[in-house]
Amino acid sequence: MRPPGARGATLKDVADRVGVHPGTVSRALNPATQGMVNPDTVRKVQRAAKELAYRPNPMARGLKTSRSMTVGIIVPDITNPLFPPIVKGAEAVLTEAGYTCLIGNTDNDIDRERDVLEAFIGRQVDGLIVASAQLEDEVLRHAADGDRPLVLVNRRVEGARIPLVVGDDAGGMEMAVRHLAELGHTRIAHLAGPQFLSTGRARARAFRQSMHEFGLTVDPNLVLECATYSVEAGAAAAAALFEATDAESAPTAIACGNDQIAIGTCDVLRERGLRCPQDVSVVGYNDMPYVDKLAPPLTTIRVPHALLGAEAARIMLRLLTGEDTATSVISLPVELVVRGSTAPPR
Amino acid sequence: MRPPGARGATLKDVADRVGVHPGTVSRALNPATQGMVNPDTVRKVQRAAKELAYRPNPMARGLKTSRSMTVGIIVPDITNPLFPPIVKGAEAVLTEAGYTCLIGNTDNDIDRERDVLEAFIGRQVDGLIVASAQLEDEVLRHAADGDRPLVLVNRRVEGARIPLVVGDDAGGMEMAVRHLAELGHTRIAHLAGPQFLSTGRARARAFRQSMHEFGLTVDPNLVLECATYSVEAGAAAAAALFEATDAESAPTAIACGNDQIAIGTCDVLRERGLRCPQDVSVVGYNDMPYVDKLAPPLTTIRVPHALLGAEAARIMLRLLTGEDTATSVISLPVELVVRGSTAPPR
DNA sequence: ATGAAAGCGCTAACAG
DNA sequence: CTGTTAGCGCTTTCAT
Repeated sequence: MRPPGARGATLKDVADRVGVHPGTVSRALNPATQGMVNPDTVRKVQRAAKELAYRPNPMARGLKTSRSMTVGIIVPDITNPLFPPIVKGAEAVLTEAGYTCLIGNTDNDIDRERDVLEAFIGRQVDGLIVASAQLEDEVLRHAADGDRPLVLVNRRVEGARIPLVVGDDAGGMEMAVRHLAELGHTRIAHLAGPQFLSTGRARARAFRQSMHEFGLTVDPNLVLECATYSVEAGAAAAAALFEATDAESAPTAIACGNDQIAIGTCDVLRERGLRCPQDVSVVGYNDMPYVDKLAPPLTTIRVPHALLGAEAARIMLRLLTGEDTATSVISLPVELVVRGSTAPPR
Repeated sequence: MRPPGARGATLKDVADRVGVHPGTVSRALNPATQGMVNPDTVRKVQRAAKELAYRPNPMARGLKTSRSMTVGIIVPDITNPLFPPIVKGAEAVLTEAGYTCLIGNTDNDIDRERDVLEAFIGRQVDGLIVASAQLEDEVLRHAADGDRPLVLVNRRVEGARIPLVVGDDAGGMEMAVRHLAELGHTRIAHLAGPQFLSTGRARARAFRQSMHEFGLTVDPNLVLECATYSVEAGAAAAAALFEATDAESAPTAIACGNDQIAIGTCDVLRERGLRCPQDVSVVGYNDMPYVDKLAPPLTTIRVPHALLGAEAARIMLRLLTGEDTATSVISLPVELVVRGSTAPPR
């Protein structure tokens, strides 16, 4: 009789049943070494393994091989609709390859990021996929020096050579500005995301650049940074924007750093008796779920988040198998989705 | 010089540095056994451990103790806004207690549920928190017989004694119906969630019961089941509802099985030229993020999802430490949030 | 082609 | 209070 804590059959159990040595069973069951054992034995071993519902103990294996077959995925906040698709995309390809994923939240706090990172490293994860990077991220810069593969997704770190998968922020913002310019807007505002995040910075830069490109001038009073990527911060910035402008100088269109900021902006518009899109057009960024159900449905830039996650995972896999030595940087195309929140100026 | 795969200092490294036996170091570092070692030695060991940045190898420890200090969390779809708060709530509690979480998606597919479950059990998780349960869930009924703690969250399984944390579905639906009844509605429809899920079933049952309670009759033509908890299925059911009724028998209010169904319903209303809430009131369920931004803002039942996750994790912890032997069933109170999608009938 | 044996890093039972 | 020892389940080198 097994002790109560018994977790299942071991290699030895299988060996006993077939009447061979545990080492042989190990070889027979491992596809890589299966060639060095008698096909007959292999079959018998496989049958016995199935009968006993043998499952290799990953801890024993990991202890021996010093690989855990786990990958840590670190996100700022799984509750932000942006990140679940990234996680899901990454998890799908990693699971397929036999890896299990650990998920950690940092709440955008760099101290918690370090804690999660250390916990995962303590857990012996084989690699790390990080979506919570800040532009100045010593924690990650340091982690990148370790011997453990690190892949960034969605956000980048300044001055570190780390493999990376992002959406094309510059291209996306250019589409947004072009769309507004083509509608005939000239006084276009930008409510930027936090400038300590690469997405916030890249989109803000792209905004200015695109404005020039389309022959429009950037009014400094019409470019504000939001403290966070939230509805509240977006509303606060939008309110400040209208406080600082009069009827003459007020924008007729606003390109927002992300969808939450756009939602906050629409709230403020409503409060102030301005109609969207008739009085002010608004463009979001990300195409979060259900922003097509808002009133008006939000025009936004669609980022293929699940793909981002999947690509990051593929890079991770290549890093893990040593196939890939170069530091890949992948920028995935984004897409303008025109809905009801944008229209020509009056 | 360390081999390239070196993951850090071992117990032996620390022991060598202090000049004691590895066993002593183990005792000195483990709070539970720390009492049996000379305080002086403890201090020296701790210092050495810190200097060498010693981190216990969880695989070695797990191999020995046959506990992995991991808990698997299984959700239908992390991409559904309902589940991230549950995961986050559970993770916070579990992480605090030194556990690490594995997250798995089932896509509401019972075969994938089994796969994930097996993968997690293969991973030697110490316990499982499952949010993807179906009413007839052989996989889980079977898993519950194992020696590994299992806690259900949000959804239950029929006829299995498994610890459980759910929102008060009966109470929530009663609030919804009462709200509509008090507004003066009498022809109230219910677009139910899938009846193979406990939430769908419980809310449908509560709908009928509450209707009787408030002296209203349930028109069988006004109760339809949605194939899934999605916008599309909700829209399909809503369309069917209006196809099957005429101006006389059409509902003036609809209690929906969840928010997605409510969103689909509102879409159909709009298509048919019916205004919400003037012509038809709509109540959702769950209070997903941003449903307060819809037009009209959705009246709904708020379920404390993060709390659900946290409670489930607390039960898990008690099960894991053996403190708790009873099969707890916790039903958490929900709350009616009245917004713009409900009004008196005309 | 297979058996034997060592050892991954840790804990725990037993000695001293 | 501390050292010794055995062994968790597996992989892998070395014999045979």
